[in-house]
Amino acid sequence: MNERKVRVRFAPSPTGPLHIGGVRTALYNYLFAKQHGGELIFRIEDTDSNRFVPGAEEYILESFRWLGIKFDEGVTFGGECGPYRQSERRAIYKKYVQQLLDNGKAYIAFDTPEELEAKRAEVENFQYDASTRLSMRNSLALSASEVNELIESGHQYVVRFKVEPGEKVVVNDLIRGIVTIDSSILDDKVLYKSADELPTYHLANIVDDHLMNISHVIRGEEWLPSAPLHVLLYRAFGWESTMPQFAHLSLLLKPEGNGKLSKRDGDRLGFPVFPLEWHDPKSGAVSSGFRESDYLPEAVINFLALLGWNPGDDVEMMSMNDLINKFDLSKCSKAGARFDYKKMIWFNHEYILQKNDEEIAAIFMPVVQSHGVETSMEMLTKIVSLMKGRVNFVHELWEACSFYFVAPVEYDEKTVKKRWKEDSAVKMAELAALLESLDDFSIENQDKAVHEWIEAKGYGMGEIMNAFRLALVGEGKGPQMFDISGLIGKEETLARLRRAIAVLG
RNA sequence: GGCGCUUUCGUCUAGUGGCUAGGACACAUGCCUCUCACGCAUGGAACACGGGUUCGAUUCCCGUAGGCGCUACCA
Repeated sequence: MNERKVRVRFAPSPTGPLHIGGVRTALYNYLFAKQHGGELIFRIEDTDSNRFVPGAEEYILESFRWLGIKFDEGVTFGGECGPYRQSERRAIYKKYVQQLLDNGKAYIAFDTPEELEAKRAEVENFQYDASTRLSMRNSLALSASEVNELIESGHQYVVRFKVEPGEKVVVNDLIRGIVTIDSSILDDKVLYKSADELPTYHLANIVDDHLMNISHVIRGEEWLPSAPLHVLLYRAFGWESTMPQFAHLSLLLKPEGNGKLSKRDGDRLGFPVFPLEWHDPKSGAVSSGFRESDYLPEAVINFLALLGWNPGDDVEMMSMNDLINKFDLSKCSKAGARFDYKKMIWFNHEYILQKNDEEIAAIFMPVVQSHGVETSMEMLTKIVSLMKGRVNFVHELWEACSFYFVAPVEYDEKTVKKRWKEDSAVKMAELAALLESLDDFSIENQDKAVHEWIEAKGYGMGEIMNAFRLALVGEGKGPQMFDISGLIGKEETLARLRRAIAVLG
């Protein structure tokens, strides 16, 4: 059993954008597969034709491409166990449903959704199970000829799993240990619908995981209550000896308040809950994505990996390879984790710091261009090296350093009041004359010359530099002064100095 | 309601039958300094509660409470 080749799957429904919790589930599957030299399969669970959303599948695939989670097999990746889209596997499910029917493990039921609804309204806590099934319209309660008649006259039906009551069903979960439930609380789940000739999740899931040789099912905690049902299904098919091992992950919770993380939390608190921006084809509504919000994929991965799992040491910055090496299902936490978006922002900051200046400059270049500024990569890289530590997102770099490209039009009132004294104009004129006289405008030389001048004149360092800063930047921010003047050059520096003298007097 | 899962600083978490209960984010203060940041340093901050078991429980057991999930011809 332990010798089994690791094969895991991520199997979303194409019903909309991929939720960030789903991303984490996929990530854990990926880490687990890679660590064990196994395979990750991408399956599409589109058995509910009503909920199908065009574009969702492509969106999901694009999300993983951006995040660097790679699949070995599945929809668009190929493989031996295809097709990997459940809507294309009708014939397969049909065959296995028939097997269950033939073995008496399942039965046909004709109760319409309306009838069931009426029943639920009538009987409190009605459940379709061993205690009620004989009073319903199904192949257990009706005669064989009645059943045939109904089918032949075109009545739609479903196939239900016949759950035997009074049995203790045990699930050995890799994260939670032994979980036991009494089969009496399970209802006779619908496995198959004649209307669209498609199975429901439960049947398709078991058949596919079996046929695709899945060794471990790593999924969200919302599936834990139906895990015993799945065990029973494996048993009914006679597949218990190759049944995958289960691991149910805790859920992602709202940053504050009660409940699990939702799209609304993101809107309210200002962070995305989807990997990529999503344009809803029906409503036209746009939901923000991590990619478009300027998060680095490495930061998203690192943050998500640590939300519900911890290697047990104090190291927090981990690359995908580090994660693959360290990941351990048994160290996954059992309780839900609140989505701490402030920490994710910190991760983004750290990854900006970690990446080299050229990489950040390349990401920043389009932002600069969008402001109508043309500059060289060389110049931008220098600026980035001075400024990148100050921001959490690359786009914030523009706000932090636009003065390198655009001369101040106005001078910040408060800064003027504080930094521009009566004699500032005179001193700045002296400074301008000094700088103009320099043949060598290098940062080092300016620094040397200006310091000597300040000392010789007995001026204060602060009064000169702050006024100088106001002239070049327009407000009181930015790196060391000569890192500004040196980069914008002599001509521009003098022009800004003279304009400030003229305007501020 | 029923069933299941779960509970360490505000948040993510480490950890142990005896520890000053560790780290990170956030927060506060200080340092650095030509400004604003970054950075660095320091600080406050937790074992849900009640019973057991034990010489001793945050750790093991039981219960209570809170939280989360499921309870569809959705996944």
